[in-house]
Amino acid sequence: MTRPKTRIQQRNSETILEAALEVFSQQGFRGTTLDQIAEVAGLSKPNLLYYFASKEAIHGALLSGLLVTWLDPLRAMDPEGDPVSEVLGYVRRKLELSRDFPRESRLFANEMLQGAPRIREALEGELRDLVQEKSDVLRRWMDQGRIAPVHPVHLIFAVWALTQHYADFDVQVRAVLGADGADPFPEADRFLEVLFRRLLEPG
Amino acid sequence: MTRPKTRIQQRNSETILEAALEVFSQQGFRGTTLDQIAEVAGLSKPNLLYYFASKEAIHGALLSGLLVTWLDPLRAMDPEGDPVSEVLGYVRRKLELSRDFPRESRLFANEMLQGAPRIREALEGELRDLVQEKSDVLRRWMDQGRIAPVHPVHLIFAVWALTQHYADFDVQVRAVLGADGADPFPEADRFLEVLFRRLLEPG
DNA sequence: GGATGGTTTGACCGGATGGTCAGTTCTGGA
DNA sequence: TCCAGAACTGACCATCCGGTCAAACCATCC
Repeated sequence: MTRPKTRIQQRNSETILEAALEVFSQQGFRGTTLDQIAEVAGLSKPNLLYYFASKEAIHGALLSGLLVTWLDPLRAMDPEGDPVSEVLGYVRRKLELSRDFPRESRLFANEMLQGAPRIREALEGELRDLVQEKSDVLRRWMDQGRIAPVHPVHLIFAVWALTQHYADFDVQVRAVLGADGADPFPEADRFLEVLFRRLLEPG
Repeated sequence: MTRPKTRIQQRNSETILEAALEVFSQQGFRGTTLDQIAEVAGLSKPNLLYYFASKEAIHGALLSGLLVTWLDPLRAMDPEGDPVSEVLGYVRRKLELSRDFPRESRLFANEMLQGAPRIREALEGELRDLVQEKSDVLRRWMDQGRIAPVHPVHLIFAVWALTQHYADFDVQVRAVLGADGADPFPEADRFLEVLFRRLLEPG
């Protein structure tokens, strides 16, 4: 966990993490081999282990910090802002994460499918707390009649599910849309805005 | 792919598939070992391979047929029925699948995360065709003003995303809801009904 | 140029893994 | 009861895997 000192360490650590993200996000922890990572990184296996103590350490380095990045858009939802705009902004930012960091999303999904053995604590602590805090904000907005009433926690689940789907199930999305619609994200953005507007706009 | 003949074959094949589903759905294909499956099944590893030619064959047996089961609720959406009820019925049936067959959902999710190497053809054929057919139905309903206009394919994606989330991200859902809310599904059911009603009910 | 310390690697190890096989045990029908 | 075929198993094999290590390489500063 010590910071990289030299330029070479900096560069190679990044190369390794980049390669590891590629493989872990597709094959999961157990399905990934150090040889695969080494090949993608263009480094030898012993060299990988010169920079990271173990396979577990590489995986851990990727996971730690991911949750923070992942929750930033939710954290940015402003209790003082306009309710509908705030939620729509959250949805848009989350969708941008799916578009720009699909591998990170899949890494996270893999961890979930395995029962989150390595981040369960964070889920029950950090994540739970933030969701509670923000769902209180949502509830207040509902009580004030500024957005339509709905279960606030499940509303947040809906944002997660709808946005992450475009990263995690990318193959399926593209297979269904066919070759014609190259990039699903612009349309997804429009669709999600309509969905959450109709769900939340009062009256 | 031959049908089991004797009672013992029937029973043991089922035991193996049941055990394999348990492990594959959590660890993915590469992350799963025959020894793990054998232990869960209570059978010896060579005995597994007496019933299935290979690890690949077990996995294949699970996947084939899964897509069919998975699409049944969509197939059942009746073009002659009441539009809103039909979509809501689809959502409810899909959510029931997530509740009753979460491991199948996770097996499918694992395959998606890996880029669907084993079912890509089915996605681009069978699945794509069905979605096209049903989105035509949805479009017709929208043209007739019987449901509010929205991109029909992304509407179907939304159903998938919102329902599968409760199976695939079960750990997260339960971690956030905490020990108090034992079963998330009743509330999820209510939430999704509200969501799709507001999204689709015209005027 | 030589010394120093960071960087890289081929060779190797012990254990896991998918799969095989010869042989044993069990089962059901005549 | 006996037997043919089904069901099962211990022992084994080749390969893969995470990780180690001694030695080699290389960049930098004196």
